[in-house]
Amino acid sequence: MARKPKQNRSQNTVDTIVQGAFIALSKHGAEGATTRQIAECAGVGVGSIYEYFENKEAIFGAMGEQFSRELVALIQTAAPSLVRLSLRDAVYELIAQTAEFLRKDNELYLRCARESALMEKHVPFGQVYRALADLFIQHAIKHPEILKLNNLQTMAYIFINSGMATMIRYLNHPNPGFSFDDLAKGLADMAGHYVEKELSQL
Amino acid sequence: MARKPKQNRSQNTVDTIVQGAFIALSKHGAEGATTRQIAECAGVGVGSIYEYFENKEAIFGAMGEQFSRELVALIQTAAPSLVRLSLRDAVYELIAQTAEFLRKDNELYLRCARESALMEKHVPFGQVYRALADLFIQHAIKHPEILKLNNLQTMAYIFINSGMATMIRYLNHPNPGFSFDDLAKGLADMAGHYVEKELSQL
DNA sequence: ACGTTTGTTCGGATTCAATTCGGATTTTTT
DNA sequence: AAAAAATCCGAATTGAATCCGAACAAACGT
Repeated sequence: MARKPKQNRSQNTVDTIVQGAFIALSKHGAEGATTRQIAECAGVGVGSIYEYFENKEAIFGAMGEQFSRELVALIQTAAPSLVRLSLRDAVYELIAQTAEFLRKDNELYLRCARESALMEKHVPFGQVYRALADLFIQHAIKHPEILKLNNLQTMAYIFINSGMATMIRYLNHPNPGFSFDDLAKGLADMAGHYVEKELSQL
Repeated sequence: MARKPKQNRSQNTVDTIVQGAFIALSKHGAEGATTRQIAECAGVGVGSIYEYFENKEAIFGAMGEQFSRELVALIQTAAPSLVRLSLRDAVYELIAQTAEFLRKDNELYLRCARESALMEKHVPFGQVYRALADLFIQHAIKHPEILKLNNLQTMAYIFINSGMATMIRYLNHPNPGFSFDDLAKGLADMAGHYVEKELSQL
């Protein structure tokens, strides 16, 4: 009945279960994500799951939290060096690093993201968007000319959403017509050109 | 066991079930989309569902098909007039019409799209992207300067994905900082500026 | 018009995964 | 080391998805 873990070993069990859920999902797809499979991958009994999770949804929630937390950490770690680059280069670099993140651990996260029906709902993307928005602002402070744009908020929203969504979609269903790197360059150019064009018109 | 409907009334039942599924999903959310709820909303017995659908997934598949079909039809209908506009205006107009489409029938489709966990997986977006890619090409034929872009395919992919994803996200979680119309203008400008800037560099 | 065959509908019976429960086992406390 | 608390577990329960065979309706041959 969803107690709070008090001892070390139980906190460890919680982590084990979440990790097991990632593995079960990436290995056996959505069908493989039954409570029994998850318990098996985690090496615990089914009952143990319900000691710490209200229900199966809650496990996906915890997975989403972990994913989001790590992605935010990635962004915040990269921020200090990104803000020194041009907008175009910063976007390109950020996309490259995010792709690497999604592919680590034998594409664990990417495989799970592929079951987007299960994951997307549970990832608190809001936190990620907030981290990206912060990064955008920090970047703008170092490049004050960008602050002259009059619809900054809208365009930040568009850049961030476009980048995330397009990247995830490509990684899930690669388009043979062009490479991921082409895509990253295209997104970087799109943001870069927009800003340059808009500024030149002021 | 998923037979093919031979008589008129049974084809009618199929349509009724799909329509019922849309209603059940939009009315009662993901939890309300049980086979019994769907059957009730459709006004048929539960068993009837399995005469024409392999399983519940298949219903969602049919919903996705219908959604995709209508959206493609919308695009193709709008195409002749869109190709005569500038790229910027065409993007803006297309987004406006798509939003209207999503909102018709008391937001039936939008409500369902909100349960994206269920829908997204089953909408054959490939068909929509193909229709949009066609539109893009037709537009380019009328505006041949665009054909000079060297990474046309990549940029079309980016424009299309960015637009769709950003629009759906905004409609689902409107951002109070700016209006939908601001968003549409932003997306239109993004595509427009990119093309102008890129062309001016050649 | 009527019996036969084929198509359709239905809701109770079955199956299978999620969740519960009560006791076994391990750790902490006294 | 005994008692208490925390943790772990898997057999039993529950409820939704799916199956199935009887009942009903349409089409068809005579």
